[in-house]
Amino acid sequence: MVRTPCCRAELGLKKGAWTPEEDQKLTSYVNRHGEGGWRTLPEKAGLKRCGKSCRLRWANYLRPDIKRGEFTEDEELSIISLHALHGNKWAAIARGLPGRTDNEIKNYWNTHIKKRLIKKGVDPVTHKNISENLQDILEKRNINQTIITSDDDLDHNKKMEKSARFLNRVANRFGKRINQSVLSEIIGSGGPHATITNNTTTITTSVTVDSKSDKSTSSSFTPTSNLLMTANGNATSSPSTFSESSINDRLMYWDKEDDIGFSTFLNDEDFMVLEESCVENTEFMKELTRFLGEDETDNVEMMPVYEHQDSFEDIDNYFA
DNA sequence: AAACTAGTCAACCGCTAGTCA
DNA sequence: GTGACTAGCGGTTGACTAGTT
Repeated sequence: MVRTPCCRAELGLKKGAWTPEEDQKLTSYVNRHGEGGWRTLPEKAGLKRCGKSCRLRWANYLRPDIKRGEFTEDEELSIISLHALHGNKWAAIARGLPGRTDNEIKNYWNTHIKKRLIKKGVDPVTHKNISENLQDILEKRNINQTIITSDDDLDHNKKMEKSARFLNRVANRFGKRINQSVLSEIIGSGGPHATITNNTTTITTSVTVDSKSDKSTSSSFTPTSNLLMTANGNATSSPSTFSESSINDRLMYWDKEDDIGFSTFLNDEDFMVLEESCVENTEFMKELTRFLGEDETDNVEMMPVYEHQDSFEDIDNYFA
């Protein structure tokens, strides 16, 4: 079926902000003839707009029952609870708030409520506490680790190494926007907090962040943990800085004795702090979360991390 | 004072579902 | 069953504004 375009520029239809004159024409027409018939309305009302634009203008701005101004606390609470129920079904949410439009609620959600929820540690998608979400993932991961048989270990280690290598690159690529003072706190306050129980070897972790282009307040930071390793795998004499890394650095979060990935380097609490500090770095956080959850999880359609190469080009393609 | 950045929100776009001939 | 059309929805864009450098 060929759809006729709604707004045809070649017909000289106007786009953009509405003028008071246009508003007046639309309002008086709808008041006289009622809503509906949007396709033919513009011509009848003497407007050089497409019907869709007229409907939207009426529904979101000119309708007499529209309530304008700040959202009240009650309205905000209603939006949150309705969002928990309906998700991003803005029209459904709007039906629960007389006088408010779906567009207005959607904008208010994206610019105010979402940020506030994240600040409070609540996931705006699931409405769960972020720590609960993480706990679910970590628990799943721990269960998965316990069911790995010794026959699988070699293969698993290879995958983990590739995963860690990939994540290292990802972290170098995207992690530079992490608030590094927070990361420094985590690393410096006692190093890794491994939760893996299938191996008793001491955990050591290499951490490097390229901070050359970091715009945060700290351009480099000093870890205090003596568990850190240099790029060649030797333990450093702390303190050392994280500002010297390059794309040729070895793994960022990998321990070659215990195939520890990025996630096991942080305990839940620290992970939350890290997550809070870089909530706007969604791609990086998504990748982290994916890495935590996907290894042996069923129903994951995306290509596993360990199947990716570790060049920047491949990483960019992966995120494209 | 000018340039830049970030936040806000009205309007647009692409798509789907429903209706009717 | 098919095609044309309308209404409505959710995601995205871009103009505008306020704040910051």
